[in-house]
Amino acid sequence: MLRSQVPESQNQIDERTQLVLQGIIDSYIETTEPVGSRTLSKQRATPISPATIRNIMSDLAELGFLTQTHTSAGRIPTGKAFRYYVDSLAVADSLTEELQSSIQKLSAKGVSQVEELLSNTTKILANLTQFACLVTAPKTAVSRLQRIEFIKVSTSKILVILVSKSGVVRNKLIEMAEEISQDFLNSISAFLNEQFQNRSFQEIRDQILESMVEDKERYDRLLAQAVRLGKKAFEVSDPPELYMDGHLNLLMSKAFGDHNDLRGLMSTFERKGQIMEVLDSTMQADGVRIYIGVENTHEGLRDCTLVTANYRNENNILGTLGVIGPIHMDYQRIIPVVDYTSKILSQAITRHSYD
Amino acid sequence: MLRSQVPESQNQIDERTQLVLQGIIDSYIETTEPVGSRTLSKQRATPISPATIRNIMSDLAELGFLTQTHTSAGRIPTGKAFRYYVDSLAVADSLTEELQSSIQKLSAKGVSQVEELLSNTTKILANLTQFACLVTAPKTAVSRLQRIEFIKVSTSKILVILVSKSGVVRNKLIEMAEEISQDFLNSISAFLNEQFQNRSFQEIRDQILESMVEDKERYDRLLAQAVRLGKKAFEVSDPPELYMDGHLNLLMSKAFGDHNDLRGLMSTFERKGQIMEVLDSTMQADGVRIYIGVENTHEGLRDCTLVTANYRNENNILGTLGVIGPIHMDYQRIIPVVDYTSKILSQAITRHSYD
DNA sequence: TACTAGCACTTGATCTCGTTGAGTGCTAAT
DNA sequence: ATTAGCACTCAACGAGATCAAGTGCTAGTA
Repeated sequence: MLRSQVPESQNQIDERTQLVLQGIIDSYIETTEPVGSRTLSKQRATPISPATIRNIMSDLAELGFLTQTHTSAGRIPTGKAFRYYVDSLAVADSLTEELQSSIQKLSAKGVSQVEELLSNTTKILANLTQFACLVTAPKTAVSRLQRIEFIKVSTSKILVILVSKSGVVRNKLIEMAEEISQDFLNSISAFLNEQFQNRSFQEIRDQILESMVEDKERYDRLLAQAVRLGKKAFEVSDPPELYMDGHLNLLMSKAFGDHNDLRGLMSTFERKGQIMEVLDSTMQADGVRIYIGVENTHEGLRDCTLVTANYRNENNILGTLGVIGPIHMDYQRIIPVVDYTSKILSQAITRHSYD
Repeated sequence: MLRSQVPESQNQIDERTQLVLQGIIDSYIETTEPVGSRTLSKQRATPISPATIRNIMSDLAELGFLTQTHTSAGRIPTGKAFRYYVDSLAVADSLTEELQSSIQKLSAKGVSQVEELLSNTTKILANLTQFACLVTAPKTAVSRLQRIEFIKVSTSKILVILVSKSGVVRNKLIEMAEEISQDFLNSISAFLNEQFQNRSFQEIRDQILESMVEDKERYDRLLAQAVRLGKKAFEVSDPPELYMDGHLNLLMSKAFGDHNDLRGLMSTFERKGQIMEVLDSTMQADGVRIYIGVENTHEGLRDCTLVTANYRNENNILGTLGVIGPIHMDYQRIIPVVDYTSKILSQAITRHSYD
């Protein structure tokens, strides 16, 4: 699931150097402090004298894996170092049973609505990771129609109910110039249901437009209205549906030392649209994806790591979930957690869908 | 709308003393710094010598209106002082036109769903005040039924759509042991609509229970199922619906100096249920209510001021909105903003309701 | 040749200790 | 009753002095 080959191509790094780098990163993840040669020398995994370690460190610094805040301070791994670390990581897929059962709680009994499922997922994931956690609602474009229904709520206002196969219910108020009786609305919905059930919303959108052009000749009143209503109902005005939790965790943790760094990050969180874009852009890929620091295309995330994975039903990728945390997060722990959560959510949502 | 009489009973405060107190509070609101006698003496509103001011300050301190962080620092108004200040405030109801039109934007054209209206309200209010802002969704118990509809989404699952007069749409998935045909569901919803339209949800809940007992003799199949379904549909499992925005403003502003103070506050925000309780408990009262520091019943708000007001349609109080900010907020500004917002929201929601 | 021990050097962090300035309380004068 | 004056308090600030952790370099050793 995760690339595990070490790219030995450009950076010739021998085994011991690698060990030192690993040691530095491990220590830094644990303490968030610059790590010095002496400290590392005491570590069991690296029984090498401080002087030698210093030489190695100097090499690593030259290769761009390490920096230091000032000349007489310890070394800090760079984003490049973390990228190397993650790539060469032999992922321990083993989660403790405790973690597993925590994650499974997201579909505890009594949870019947998809919305609740997603909201539970963010809460649990935010809690386990202590980072900010995001889950996108299933993309409507690819969801397939289970039922459409119209309810007349006042003379000119009609409530549209869209139920997708994946269990997402969406309602939307539309306004019509002339009055339409509930009976007629029922005929229309019956027609649309028959016509479009099991088709993806995207298909439906396209086809409604088509039929408007094609079927001009056999234009009866029902069809005409059905097309007009349907068009309004399926119009792309989906709000960016995003479940989010735990962004306060980031503020609380001292992982982000300077609170000014966070100002930008937090205002990013307030623009849900931007976050959606970022998550959507990762959705083509498979498995767990990791974007470290500058690898993030979005400005506001340059000081963070984003870890994402998709969730899906049998047929389609439905959406994405992810966590945002500091660059020096505990990848060994976070990656399997995100991976497992995406799988459990996939299972749960498949079970809840109306197929 | 706001108590304006000065309680001269227990604390005998002459006019000049009052002036000094006013000056201290005004200055403190502006600068958030302890204010000294010298500074105040320079102020145009209080052309009194520092020494005299010191004496007055000493009196005020004894009465519990002022404290100081250390012996040689300036004075800081206490919660009691702010309470006095607010009570004797001649409220300037005048809002700048700019503010007024900002607030009116909450019901900009294109906003047709109540949910959007409420969400806009929190955003605008949070933006204008730069504090945390809360709006509760209309209480379902008092809302009156506009339409109920059942949609069969799979063999055992039925989607219930509840539309209230105030424009709130709620959907809920219920599971039935035996299968019910859509036709039969339609008969049931027709029956329930006829029976219960315009009645409050609370009434409906009560009456459904009643009818179960009363009408045992003329128990036909329709009625039996209608009662069972209706019961499930109206069951009190409303999630605490709360719109919230701008809690990050509090973190950013230096109004709350110590970030540790905020830890408690932020975790309060994460427990939406608690916030709901607080807001609901203020709902009986009328007009703008202000809870300063220790006046808050809820632990987590002891270092804040809560300013709330209701919104309503012609018939009922529907819900509450409010802002949470530092004790030393600019009341002269905040109070009218909250007041006006509640009125505009009331208007907007009345206009959107289906009466 | 590869590693290590030792040493001089760098530098942020911490502590101490005056100095400063805004503020108070009290007393005496108006 | 108000104010001017004065002694006193105390956080904040800055300048050194000291410390500790770390580096780079050189020379010695297996």
